[in-house]
Amino acid sequence: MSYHFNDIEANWQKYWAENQTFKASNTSDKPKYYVLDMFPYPSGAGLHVGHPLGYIASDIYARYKRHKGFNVLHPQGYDSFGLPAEQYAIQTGQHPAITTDTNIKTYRRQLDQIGFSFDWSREVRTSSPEYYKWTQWIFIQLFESWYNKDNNQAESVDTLISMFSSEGNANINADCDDDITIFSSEEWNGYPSEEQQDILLKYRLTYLAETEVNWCPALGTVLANDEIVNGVSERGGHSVMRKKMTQWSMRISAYAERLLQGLDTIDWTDSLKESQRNWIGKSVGASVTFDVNDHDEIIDVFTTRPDTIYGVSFMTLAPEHDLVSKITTEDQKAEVDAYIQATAKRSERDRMADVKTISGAFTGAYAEHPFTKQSLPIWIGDYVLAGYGTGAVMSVPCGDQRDYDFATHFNISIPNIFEGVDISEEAYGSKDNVKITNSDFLDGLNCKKASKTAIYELEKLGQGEGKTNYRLRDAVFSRQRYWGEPFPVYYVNGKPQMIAKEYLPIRLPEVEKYLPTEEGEPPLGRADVWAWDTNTNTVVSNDLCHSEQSEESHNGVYPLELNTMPGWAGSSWYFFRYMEDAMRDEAFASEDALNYWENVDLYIGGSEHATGHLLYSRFWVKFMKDRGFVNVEEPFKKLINQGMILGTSAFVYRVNFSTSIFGTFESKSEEEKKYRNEVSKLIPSIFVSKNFFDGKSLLEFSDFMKEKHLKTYQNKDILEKVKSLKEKDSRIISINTHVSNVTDTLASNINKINVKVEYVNASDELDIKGLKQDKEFGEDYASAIFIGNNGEIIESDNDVYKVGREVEKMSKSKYNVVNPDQIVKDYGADSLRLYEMFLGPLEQAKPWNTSGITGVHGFLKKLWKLYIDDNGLKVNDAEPSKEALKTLHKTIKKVEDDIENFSFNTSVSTFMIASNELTAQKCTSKAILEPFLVLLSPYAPHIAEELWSRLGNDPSISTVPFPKFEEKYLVESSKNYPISFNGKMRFTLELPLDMNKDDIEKIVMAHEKTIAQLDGRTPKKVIIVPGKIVNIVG
RNA sequence: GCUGAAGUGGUGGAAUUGGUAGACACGUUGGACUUAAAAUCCAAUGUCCCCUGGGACGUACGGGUUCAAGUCCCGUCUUCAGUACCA
Repeated sequence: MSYHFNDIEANWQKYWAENQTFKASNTSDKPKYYVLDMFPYPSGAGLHVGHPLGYIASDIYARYKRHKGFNVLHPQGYDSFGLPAEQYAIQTGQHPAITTDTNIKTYRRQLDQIGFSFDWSREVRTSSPEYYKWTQWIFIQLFESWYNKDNNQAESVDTLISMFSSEGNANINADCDDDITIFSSEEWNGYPSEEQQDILLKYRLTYLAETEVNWCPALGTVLANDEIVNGVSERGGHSVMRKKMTQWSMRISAYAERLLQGLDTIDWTDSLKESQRNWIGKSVGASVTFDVNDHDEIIDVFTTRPDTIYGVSFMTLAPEHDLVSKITTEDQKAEVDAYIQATAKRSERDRMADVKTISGAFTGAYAEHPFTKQSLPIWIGDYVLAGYGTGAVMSVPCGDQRDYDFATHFNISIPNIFEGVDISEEAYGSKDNVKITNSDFLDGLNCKKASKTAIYELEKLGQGEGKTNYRLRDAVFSRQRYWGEPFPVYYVNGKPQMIAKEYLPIRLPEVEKYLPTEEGEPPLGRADVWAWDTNTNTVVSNDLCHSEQSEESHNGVYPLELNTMPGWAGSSWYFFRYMEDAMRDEAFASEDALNYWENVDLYIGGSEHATGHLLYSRFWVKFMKDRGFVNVEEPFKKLINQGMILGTSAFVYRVNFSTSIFGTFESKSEEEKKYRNEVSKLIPSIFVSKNFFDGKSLLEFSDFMKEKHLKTYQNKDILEKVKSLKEKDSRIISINTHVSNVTDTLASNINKINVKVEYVNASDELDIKGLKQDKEFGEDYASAIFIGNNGEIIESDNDVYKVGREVEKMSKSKYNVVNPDQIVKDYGADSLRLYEMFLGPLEQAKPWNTSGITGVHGFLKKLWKLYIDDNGLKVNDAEPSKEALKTLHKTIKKVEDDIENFSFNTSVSTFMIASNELTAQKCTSKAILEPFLVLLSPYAPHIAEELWSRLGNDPSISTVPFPKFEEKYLVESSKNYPISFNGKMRFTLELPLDMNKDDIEKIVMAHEKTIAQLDGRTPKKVIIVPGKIVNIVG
């Protein structure tokens, strides 16, 4: 009887499903444990071997906890709203719901065949109306809340309204928009309803406001800060620009301090906490007010260095700052306008790529120094960001390098206020070991004291105060997309109104196309039935609603919101929905369920969500706690990031190196050849026709390369590496020092440019996509690629390329994806599970190498043979041997420790060692082999269940108690002592463990090998650590 | 630049408090079985040197502490990830 894993695995998966083995109960005497995976977005490509890594780890932990007597909740679901399904819908006209459904079926099939112990009865899908009803409900709650800074929590807007009408807003300490004016209760009560609504909007935790947003024209939507990576959209890599738009926002900034403090209470990795701390970006300093000369205006700035107030020699405003137009003088107007226009044209990416160029313009206006009353010129410069602080800075060139560079460039004075510090070369940014000078009342103080004193004096003048600033911005919550949660919002005279809870969910309407309308409205603008009838409280046809109708003739029918919610809306609270039946309609989860499960004990997922999902969920949970909807302050107690499984991509290097951007080398010294060779490796090539390249910017070119799945390295990698080479040898490349230079060089001097080509079909590594294998040079070589005048890819047999391998992120676009289906078919789910764990530490990124799976598969086959051979079951009731008991108990201890420490890779090798030992011992004892199956079952549940039942036990093994470790079986009577000389181990000696130091020394010193080692010398010292080591120093 | 993590054989990776570096696998080589292959089993496998048995060197590099350092301390380099005109 051999190991037929396919049949065994299918049988047990069927058994688990039919018997609902892993269904969690909300009532139990056992302690609870909640293990959660970050739920997947069901993409069309299905799972690759990287996806299940975290699921396998959490599954092992969940199964282990069941063996340990916990009531385990281990659910799974789908984050099923999102861009890819919508993009696919735009291209094919297929409804995203259908695509999503198909993809979910694929995911489910793939997940099921790996044997996870998920409780599928609690499955959630963020795109199902039963689910997003509650996402909408939470949105309404946010709208109905404001943040009270006095008691540091969110409260109902009703309390705000009653305070307004009884005492006005003068004493209210709220987190709200900056431009709130003070009003009395009489004034409030006298305001028309619409004005009251406008005021309340400035206090609500989700609010509609015109803000500067990241607009992505290619995607046709706005993006949140965390959806932008390196100045381009995270999805698709499209360019992003700043634009003012009226959008829904979430007042997450109100929670900045609590989000920061909360990090100390949770068990997450330091790096992840650090990312969140950076993202929140707390800085302590002061706000200072400067009067503008000859104007009524003031400039507010934020500074972390109030101690340097006497070092201020000018002011700088962001080009977008409101004041700029008001204070610019006639003479300077032309220059300032030109500068503003120039900066507005630059994309975020350009601005980021080029931080070294100093630019700015003088407004002609002056501000007054609060203490010296000196006139300070007011400049604008794009190194000051409109989005941070107040969009204005007090420039202290002696203390800040950016101010220093700006002052040097525009010839502004650089007063020095640091005692004994030389600032002729650069600014002195440090706060340490320096005293302030030339600063009147601050003279002689250190920076810390000077800061406090300066703030005190500013407060006396009424021109400043201590202030804490956060980098964390309010999160834009509107998306101009179809496939997301609709807002439960309609508009009366342009003022947003919430739809009452009992009419939720507001279902996503049907549209005939998933694109924006011709008028530029979001896709929901195409829906025919998308207006709110306040008489019937239903969604009705748009025909009944005419926005141009007067207030009297609207008939109670109003337009509905056209935006949808962003991807993170649904994922910010889904962990609560799992707490009971996901179809429940009376509440998002019952109070009992919330009280019982509390929050997630163990959360496993990728670190790419550090500043998105993981921050937003924490924000929503804190809000829900404030309003009494849940009773926990943090969603995830412990969090582990699984590392990425990397794929191996193949690419080609150019071998013969004829024409190059480096010009021709006349002499061919070995030295030069070496460098050329090195350079050619750095910049392996494909050839691009000059005609094709002409007129294209580097950016456009790189977009083209991306489209063709070719990777360019010009910008950063190549240039930096080339630069380092240049430093080694000046003959190399006097051409390439700046990006612009390369562009020029490429465009004018040559008709070939060198870039790296990669991506071939990794499923058949040697069948290089688009390339022919070169016969002469063997299979590791391939012919060249040309890119023709029209961007077509042409093969050539003139040049020869070496095929290389590089390990990188697994992705469909890189042709390096390994599908788990094939692995499961060939080796079985248990092999896949063991192998993914065996690859290395969970948190670490590691390359996938399919050939290694034979190792764990071989282990399972050997294990099978330990229990069953051609004659059937080998296991009997024989007394276990001492060695077998030792093997078992040392394995129990190691596996238990490993699981508790999430060190799954080392337990797999422990199983192998145990299995090898038991085989060598010819162990057939049930007393050993039966508990061994329980140890293995979290890792390889199918084979464990099968052998468990073949041993005559009732299924399922999944709730059998974990074997108890007993120290007594490991007690040894002797120790194989390593005998070292000067710390180097020379030989070993078996000695009884209870032997004392003196006896050990006598025996060791008398040993012939010791005498040989010492060669007549007398040792200076003999170190003996009983039970550990003997070291002879001589 | 800043923050975080990490550098160990041909490869993935082990090594509990400082105590026998390289567990467990992959790969490679040799052998057994076989007409042959697959599968399976056995042996060897850090590098170098005399090759019976040993010896020297070895955990990115340079120092230090210690009887003893992959592990602790100081400095340097490299890689990966995140982040960045954040005032």
